[in-house]
Amino acid sequence: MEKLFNLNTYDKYPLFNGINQNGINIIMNCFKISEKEYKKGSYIWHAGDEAVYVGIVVDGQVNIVKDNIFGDRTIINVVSPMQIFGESFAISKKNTYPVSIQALSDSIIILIDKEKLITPCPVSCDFHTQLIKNLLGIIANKNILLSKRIESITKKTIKQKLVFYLMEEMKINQMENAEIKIPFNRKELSEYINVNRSALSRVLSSLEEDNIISFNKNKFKILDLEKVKKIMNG
Amino acid sequence: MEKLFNLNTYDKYPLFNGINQNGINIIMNCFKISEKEYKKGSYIWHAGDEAVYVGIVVDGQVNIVKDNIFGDRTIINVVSPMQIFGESFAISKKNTYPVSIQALSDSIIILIDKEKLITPCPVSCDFHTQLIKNLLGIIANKNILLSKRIESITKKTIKQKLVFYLMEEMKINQMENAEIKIPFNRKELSEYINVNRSALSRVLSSLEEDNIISFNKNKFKILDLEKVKKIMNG
DNA sequence: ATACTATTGTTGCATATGCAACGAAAAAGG
DNA sequence: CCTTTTTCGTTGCATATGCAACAATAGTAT
Repeated sequence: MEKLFNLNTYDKYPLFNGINQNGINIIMNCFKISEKEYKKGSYIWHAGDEAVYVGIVVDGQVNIVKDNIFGDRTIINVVSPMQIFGESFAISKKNTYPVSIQALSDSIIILIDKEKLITPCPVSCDFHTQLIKNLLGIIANKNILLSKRIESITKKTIKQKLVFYLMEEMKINQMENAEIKIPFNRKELSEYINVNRSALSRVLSSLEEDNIISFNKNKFKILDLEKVKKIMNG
Repeated sequence: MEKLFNLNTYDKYPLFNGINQNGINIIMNCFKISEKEYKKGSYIWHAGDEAVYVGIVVDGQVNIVKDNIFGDRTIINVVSPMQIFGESFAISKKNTYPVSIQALSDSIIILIDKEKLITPCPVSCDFHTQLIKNLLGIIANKNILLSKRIESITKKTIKQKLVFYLMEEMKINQMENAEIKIPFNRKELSEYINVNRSALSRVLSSLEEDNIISFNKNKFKILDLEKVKKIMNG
């Protein structure tokens, strides 16, 4: 089978950003990078396993899942191609994974030994420095995203949660007064800000009625910035 | 004035963990580490400033604060001695800080240039590797803490939030059936799980009444693990 | 001991929102 | 085009919880 992760594709991976072909070659050897195939439903690792790998999705999708004692499961996250998973657990002092990783579809995965990843090779190599910078960047970024979500969720009312979320999205898109295109449908948005979907719909309609926002599908517009700010700040 | 950050104290700082005296000497020179004094109320940096520094509190305390357009402010966090702040923003791709840092009391602060921090010196130095490992560990750990808080907050009822939190604390203390000592008083706990304090009290009393938990001040005991697990999982 | 302050528990009330059931609209599939 | 499925908005109802005000208790200072 032809490798999916190769010199043509590697540079689109956040973890390998800014590393030249020479570097990636050395890394692939040094890390003994090899793709593994996981059939849909099979596990990359189980909660409780010793945390020694950081995973990268090359093809397919995996679920980060948490099973409880009754056999119920909560899906914490879905990881798509080019993204890494398990990095926080592998790098922190924890020595076991608290969550399981399961292939959502037939998937191709790279597992990298965490020690190799965070310890530069004996031969001083600039690309490994870059690799670690990338890793730091990825984790720091997740950190910021998590903080933002907490900030949204901890607002008191649905109105406040929603409006805060929209303002943050607006900042990202950099354009005041323009259309805000969000990456969620209603159900996903309601889950992100942790409210009931129909209650969210109710609030959306109310804000539309009052000419504070307008929306269509996943495109939103802020009509009255002053009122929005007022809502956001209590 | 005698330096507070010196060879006698540095090794208690998470960021410098596992680095020997030789290493710390080189670092202090290389980074040109110098302590700066900030009077109570003064700002270490303002939101919107270019994010180039990671800060370390040597003495005193600083607030991570977010000011809004009406002049109201939200205190996001308090940073105590030996802890670092601003690392996520400095390291991610963001180029400005989204929050301000203000001295809560007269404080002594070290500011480290982020580029120096994450780029190993030309002379291959093991201690710098360790430094970066420490940084990774700190950020990864914050990540896990944030994730846990989200998991608690996103539970539906106060009972579930609380019970999930207690179970996590129990895991940390490693001791089943033993006393769980939490680092919060009631008000702080209610803020952590994002519920009203008196509503939390109500729920606590109810759980005590049903002989599911017992508690005294910040010490909790789980009396009926089965019921607790049942509550936690819906 | 006394007084003062901070922390915690209690309770009545109002309400935002979860929930379920339904219909409309849009998207997807054939 | 028609059918089926998914997404989204609407509404009545029940209730968990926010809020405020107060009481009780513990902790601290004088």
